Amino acid sequence: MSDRGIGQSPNMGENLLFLTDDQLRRGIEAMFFAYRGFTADPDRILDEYSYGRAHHRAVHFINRTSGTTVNNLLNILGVTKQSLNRVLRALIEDGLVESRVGKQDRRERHLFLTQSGQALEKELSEAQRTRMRTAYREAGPEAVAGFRKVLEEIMDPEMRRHFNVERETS
Amino acid sequence: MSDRGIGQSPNMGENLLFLTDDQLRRGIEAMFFAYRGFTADPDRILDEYSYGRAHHRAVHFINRTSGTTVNNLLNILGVTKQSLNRVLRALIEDGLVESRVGKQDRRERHLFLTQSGQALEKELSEAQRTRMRTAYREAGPEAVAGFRKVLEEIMDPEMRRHFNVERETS
DNA sequence: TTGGAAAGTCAACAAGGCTGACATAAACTG
DNA sequence: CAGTTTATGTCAGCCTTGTTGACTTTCCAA
Repeated sequence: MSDRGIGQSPNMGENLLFLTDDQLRRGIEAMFFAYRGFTADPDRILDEYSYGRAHHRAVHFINRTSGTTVNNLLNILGVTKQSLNRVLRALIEDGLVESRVGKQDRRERHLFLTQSGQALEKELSEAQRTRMRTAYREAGPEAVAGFRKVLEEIMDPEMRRHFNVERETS
Repeated sequence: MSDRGIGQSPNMGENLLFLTDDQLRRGIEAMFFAYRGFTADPDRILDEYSYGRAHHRAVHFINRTSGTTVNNLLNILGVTKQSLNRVLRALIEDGLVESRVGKQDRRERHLFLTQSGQALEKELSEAQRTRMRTAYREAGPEAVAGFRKVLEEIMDPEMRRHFNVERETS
């Protein structure tokens, strides 16, 4: 069907067979199907609490970067403040997230998980980690290294920055 | 913070360091950030046509499995028929998809991309493949093998079935 | 001929994106 | 100090894409 774009020779110096359109299509579909599995377990839990994926993401990153500001979270999540605010308001009202006025800059709000917030985070991340752990174990350490390497290459450079940020506990 | 759940010994017989909670968290975030990059290029193109990701998915799988029935597509995509139908109706009205009554079973509709449908599919998949190709090339064939292996393990078993179905051109 | 499967449709609803406009408080700057 | 900028929050309205439930038409198969 479509041309390969890397020449026709059936066996070039380097073996580039892993770059054929069909291999790429397989990778694309793998991402699609795997992402569904990746979110399936947390989704089931979130349903019980009448929360959605957006809440999960907020809770995850507030846990990872405790004390983060709203603006920082906005950059990580890549949504509008109105969208994030809707989620954050629910989490704060429900007592899962605490918002503290900044000490140096009193315009900023720093976000923390409360005890119940931490409990939910643990429930969600345990479920997700369990699936990942099984997958990692089945695939083995070398596959995992490749997995992470390719995913990092797929990211937008700006996201790669967030990905590689040290876990702050400011 | 959270316990490892696999013991404390800093170096066990097998090296299981790749299964620590922190490594798993890194994998989880890699999936999150990478999926954003993965969809970013097609999303930009879809915007121009006033379509969304749902249309992309339909077009992709109709292209992959030309002549597929609605029911089969429903199983692959994992959405309700009402949800799929909305998308399919738009694509058919816009002349990107053709729906033909089945020959053996006249209740079934078989779905095909028209010429314009194929053109859109190519535009979308070229953009997505370009990113994947770059990522693959940077990461190298071994990393790619690991990438695919882990993704396949993350999938639900039923999705893995769809993933491994041969490309039919019925 | 009758039951059930495949498909399509209508209606209503929810989550979670978005834009635009506006408000407030606090920091910064000339 | 006055004016501007930044961080946050909020209201209103819109869109896409998912959901459930009810109902119809067509048609295969027992």
